Amino acid sequence: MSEHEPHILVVDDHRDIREQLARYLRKSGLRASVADSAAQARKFLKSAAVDLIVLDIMMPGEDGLSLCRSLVETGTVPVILLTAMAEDTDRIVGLEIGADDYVTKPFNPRELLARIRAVLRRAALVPRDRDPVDAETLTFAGWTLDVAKRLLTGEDGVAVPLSSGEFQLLVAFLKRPRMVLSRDQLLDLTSGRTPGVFDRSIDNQVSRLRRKIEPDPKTPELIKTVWGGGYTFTADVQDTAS
Amino acid sequence: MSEHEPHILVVDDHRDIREQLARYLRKSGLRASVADSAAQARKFLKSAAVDLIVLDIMMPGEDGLSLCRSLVETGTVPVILLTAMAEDTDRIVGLEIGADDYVTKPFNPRELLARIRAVLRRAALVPRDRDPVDAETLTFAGWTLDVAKRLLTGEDGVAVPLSSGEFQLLVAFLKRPRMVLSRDQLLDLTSGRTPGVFDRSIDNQVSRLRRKIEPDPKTPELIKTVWGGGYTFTADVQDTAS
DNA sequence: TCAGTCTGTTACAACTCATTACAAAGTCAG
DNA sequence: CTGACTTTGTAATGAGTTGTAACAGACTGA
Repeated sequence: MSEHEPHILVVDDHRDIREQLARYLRKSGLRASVADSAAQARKFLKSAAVDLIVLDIMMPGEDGLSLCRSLVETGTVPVILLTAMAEDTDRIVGLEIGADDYVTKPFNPRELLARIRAVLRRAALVPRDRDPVDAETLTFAGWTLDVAKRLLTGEDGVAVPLSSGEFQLLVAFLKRPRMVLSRDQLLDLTSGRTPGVFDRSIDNQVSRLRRKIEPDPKTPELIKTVWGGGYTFTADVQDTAS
Repeated sequence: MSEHEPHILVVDDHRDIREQLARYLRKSGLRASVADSAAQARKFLKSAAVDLIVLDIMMPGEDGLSLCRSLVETGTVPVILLTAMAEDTDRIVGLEIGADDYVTKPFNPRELLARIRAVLRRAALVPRDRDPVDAETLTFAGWTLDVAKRLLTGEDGVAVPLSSGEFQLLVAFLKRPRMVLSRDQLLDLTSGRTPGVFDRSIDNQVSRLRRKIEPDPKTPELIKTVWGGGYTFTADVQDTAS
């Protein structure tokens, strides 16, 4: 329902495989589309935003490797390759390293889903368009963040000190405005940890950060909660590399 | 992308392999350059700073082993060898020559990346002395450190004496700017000791060093604390061999 | 509406760090 | 060899940071 669910394109010439996989992905909360050939996939990609492609290698017409190669060259969409068991494996492993991952057929759909999630997670963590890491200052909603000094300054010139965790969390948000970040993603971004069972540490950091940067912490304007999804940073961010 | 990401040089005569590997490395957050022969690699190394070389053994012209041998002799850059066949003779020769690791083709790019990271981690602890002994001068943030005389001079020309421990700590930082060094690593680098149970000695040395080189020791600009991680030196360092 | 789930916040304990003080070890001139 | 001086590790203290638990309130879907 939400258009913010990741959109997966499944490309395979076997109808059964692609339909069942698409169904499984939808059942798992992802959006899924299908294409039966490289040509159809190319056409589809021109009109729709796709977050990840699951691509069979062996197909009549233009084969998967070829499509993969050109996708990787443009570098906009992560790719997971499906390879027949013994046959192409060596070729894949040795040559087609532009793909983000590969899975050998017959595959366990749960494992494939896990790999899809892993790749999406990695992709979300690596912003594609620009890399504000080098930017000296980030400004948003009247605030100015000096990245080098880890210092946040308000419009009135008052400096607000940020703890290490708060700073990293804020930078994670500023690098990805308007992107919904799950708690797991944020945890990985801020401390590289994997979440424990009951982990509310991100909630706490968000709460502490909101107290510092929100005009009225009771009604958050900058860091908004996405119920059941995570958090989003909703202000415009300017990065000025001075 | 930050120019402080590790820089990898991929040397292989097969265009597909080196280009795709380079792309994969870049996607993984590293900088990557390519060379199609030992000769081109040598040329490249003269003009660019490279942190690690991935080197194919079997190449027309001067082969990989030969290049590897001379690289190891100068001892400046770690090397990972790519061997076409998993023959024991190749492995033994490669490692005896002093390569840091080797990977057999066809290789799994993820595994290769893991090995690259491992070697870089190890290499971080072994300083690359561009100039082995004499007459090295390191400058940073207005300070000038005469390595031979162990003397630190400020912009105003005032000399600040450093104790042995302070000097070693400072050098350890200066050789690895922007790299987070744990207390254990710093302890190893400065005195070669392994940490005791409750070891705050590094904290102390850092504190003493900060008092000498930081404009305002209360808000450190040069040596920054990484909470839960260690310390980082964050200024640009120029290494002038005089 | 209502039960179940998810979130915000507080409180607290555990942990990390900076600095001071001090004692042990090392250095060096006389 | 001796005694002053320097250097350095250990301890202790206090401040700051972070994760976990707990609970109340908000949200969702039936």
